[in-house]
Amino acid sequence: MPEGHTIHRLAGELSRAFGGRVVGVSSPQGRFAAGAAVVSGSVLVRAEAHGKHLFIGFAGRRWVHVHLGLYGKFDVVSGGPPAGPVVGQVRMRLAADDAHADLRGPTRCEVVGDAEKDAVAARLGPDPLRGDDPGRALERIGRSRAPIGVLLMDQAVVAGVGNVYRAEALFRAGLDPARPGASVPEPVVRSIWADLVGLMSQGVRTGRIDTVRPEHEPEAMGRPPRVDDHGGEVYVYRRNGQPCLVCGTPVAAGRAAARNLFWCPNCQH
DNA sequence: GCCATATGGAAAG
DNA sequence: TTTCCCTATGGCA
Repeated sequence: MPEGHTIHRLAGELSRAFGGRVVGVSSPQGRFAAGAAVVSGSVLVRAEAHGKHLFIGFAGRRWVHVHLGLYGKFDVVSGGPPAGPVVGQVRMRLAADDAHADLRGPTRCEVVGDAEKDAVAARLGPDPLRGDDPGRALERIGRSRAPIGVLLMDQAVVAGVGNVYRAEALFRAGLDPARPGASVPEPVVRSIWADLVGLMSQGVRTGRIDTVRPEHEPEAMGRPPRVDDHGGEVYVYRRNGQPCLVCGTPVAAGRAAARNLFWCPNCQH
């Protein structure tokens, strides 16, 4: 599901599966029919990710701009498209001889040109997964009274961080999400950036979010392994009420900027 | 069947 | 700050 690592991973999958090939583009659901017709039958050059935005580049300098939103999915499957009825609401289907990909529930799926693509990228902050310099993010955070937990999720500050990485990076840094950005020493913000680069890069490789250090794995702590319904091992995300993996204090939950927020009130200050 | 929920973001008020 | 959009899923009548 869609934080920046998912989108960067998708860009790689799409580039490998379809890059350099003529691709059929359709909209079984119909809502992207006009856009699909524009690019269908042209060569898919490559796909790029900027934060949580995916751009699928076709010959002729046209891009399909996709944003998965909260529950969009984009499944890339080897083998041509299956015969028979399409299952569910497929906004866009990419099809080649040996691969197909189905997009469902995106918040955005549109054909754009270079200028619109550049405009989207320009309003994003540096992206830990693009090797960007964090300078602009450090400045924004360093002079902001907004909570660090809100700033990390602001795509204009840091691109690609979502609710899971936000919660986990702050836990790993021992920082209370409510701390004003300006109160966090710059070296600490730098270390959070470096941590995000490592965590999110691993997420691209594995396709899941794992943030628990080996010494805190349940097995290492003498507890039974934990079954996690979103597929990764995390310290605090959606573990409210359960004991902190480090100190045992119940994990707290709240809302910040209309999103769920989780933290350990004992470990994070 | 109905309702709540979800790793997001933009628009409306 | 609230509302709305996009889709699938699991819990509960």
